[in-house]
Amino acid sequence: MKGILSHDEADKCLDVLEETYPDAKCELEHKSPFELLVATILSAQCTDVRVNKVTEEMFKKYNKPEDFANMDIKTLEGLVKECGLYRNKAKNIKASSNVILEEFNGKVPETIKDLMKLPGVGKKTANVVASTCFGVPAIAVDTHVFRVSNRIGFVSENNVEKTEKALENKIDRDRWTKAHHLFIFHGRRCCTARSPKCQACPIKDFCRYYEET
DNA sequence: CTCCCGATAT
DNA sequence: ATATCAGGAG
Repeated sequence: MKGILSHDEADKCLDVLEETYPDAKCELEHKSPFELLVATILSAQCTDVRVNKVTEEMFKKYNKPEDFANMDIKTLEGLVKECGLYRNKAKNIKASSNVILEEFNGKVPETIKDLMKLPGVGKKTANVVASTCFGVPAIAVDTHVFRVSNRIGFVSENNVEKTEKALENKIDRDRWTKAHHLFIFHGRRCCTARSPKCQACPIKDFCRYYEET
């Protein structure tokens, strides 16, 4: 039975994940910070495949804050409906577009603090945009990062806030953003929520959950 | 804590 | 049938 990984073991575990997923990166398709912001808002409780399918069509016509700020809300709801939670998401995309135009001179803010001033943007979405678009070191704890990091034993926390802090202490700052993408890739391809592929897992030697199964 | 929520995998 | 999917607000 393994316990919580030490800083050193965590580092070696990330090395293995990096070899396993050399192309780990943001999988939400986007051509600008604003497009990534919209895609990330849409990604709540929805697969990235579905989000990409919706945004590919939508961004052909609408891809700037000006396009969404005054859009008819029913029209926007129709565009994003397939992503689920569509009334909240449409309202937040429109409202955030207005705040960007009125408070941030039409440009997506670059700090986590400012990003969180946008309606519908919490810590996780702010971390994704800041780290992916603006090079701010951050570990966005989404459902995959939470499940994988706690299941393996990188950390042992019962909510996303504590998990983010614990991961920041466990991982060197210059690996934060990469680690975030590695956890997501591993969570999607191997360490899935239901019936994880433990026998084929490249980091089972590090994993306390594997010892239990 | 509950609510928002359609689409897919199991 | 139901768990899950790159969460956030009230």
